[in-house]
Amino acid sequence: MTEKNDDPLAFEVFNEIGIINQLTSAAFAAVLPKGMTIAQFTVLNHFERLGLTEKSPADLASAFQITRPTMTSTLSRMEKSGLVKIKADPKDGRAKLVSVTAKGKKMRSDCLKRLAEPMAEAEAVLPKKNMQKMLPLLREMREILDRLRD
Amino acid sequence: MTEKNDDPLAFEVFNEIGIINQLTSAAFAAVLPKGMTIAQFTVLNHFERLGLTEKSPADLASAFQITRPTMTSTLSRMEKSGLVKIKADPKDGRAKLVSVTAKGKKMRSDCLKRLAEPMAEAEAVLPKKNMQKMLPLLREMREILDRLRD
DNA sequence: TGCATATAATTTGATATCAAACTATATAGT
DNA sequence: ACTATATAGTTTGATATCAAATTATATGCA
Repeated sequence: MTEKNDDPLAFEVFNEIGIINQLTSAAFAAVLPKGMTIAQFTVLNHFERLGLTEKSPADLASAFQITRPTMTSTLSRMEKSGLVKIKADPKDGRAKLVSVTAKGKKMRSDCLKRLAEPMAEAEAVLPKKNMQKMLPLLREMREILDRLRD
Repeated sequence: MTEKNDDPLAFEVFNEIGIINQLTSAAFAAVLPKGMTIAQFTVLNHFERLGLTEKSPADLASAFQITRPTMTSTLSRMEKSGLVKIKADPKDGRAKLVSVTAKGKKMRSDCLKRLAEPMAEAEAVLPKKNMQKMLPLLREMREILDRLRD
């Protein structure tokens, strides 16, 4: 190894996580339909996974730990391409309500199909034992960091 | 839990990794000096950690697993703000050589000082045992994914 | 009622990132 | 030597992301 090893343990962990995130994001983004992005897929998937019908942009931003301006911008593009519908919240004059259109639902399932291949490839090469050991550790870590934000 | 759990194991793992990456990146970015970014700090840190003097943009891009256009753009900003020097490679007419200036070295150590606080906070709340278990698993995973790219 | 504060969404301006296309130089094969 | 291919760097145009500032609506408190 060429690297010095005097870094805090957490730094090394964050560093590995950053690189893995970059590699996987790039691989997944590459198979999405032209114009689609991971951020947009994530929104569509969120609705389906949780069986949601309507949600405010602020709630979505908070669910993904991104800022509201970021969500505004992503939702604008999704609305423009017909993946979601956005209406005013009748109960709160400041708020809006987002819902997924039929086109959005179809897009989500298209994406899932395309993601299956790189996902299977990853599953094939990554030792299952490692994944099983890692998942609970990552979950706990994520929950702790999450609470740190409040 | 409100989520369905029929996702592939690897998908869950990548999802957790993505969220952790977002949370930690945001926290670290927040303490950097005005105008500095994690990407730029990473470049400065790379030179110091490995004791490098000169390196080509392509090598740097490959070290961080980012594309060459991305590195071009980051290095341009760093050159403009005086953190690095960029010269033509005398041995290869296509290539360039990047080196860190005195200002860049000072910036790197400033950043390290500022990063110490959130890092210590993270170390304090994250169970050390978990980190120790996770690090080798993450390293192995990263290496496997890395090889998949070639 | 009215003002102060909080929250929702947006706008602006910045960086990081990518893919695709382009220019220039190097290398290899005939 | 020539041509084909590969590699280094850049440019262009797009999305995601953030912080800071702005606008509009809610809520709380006096």
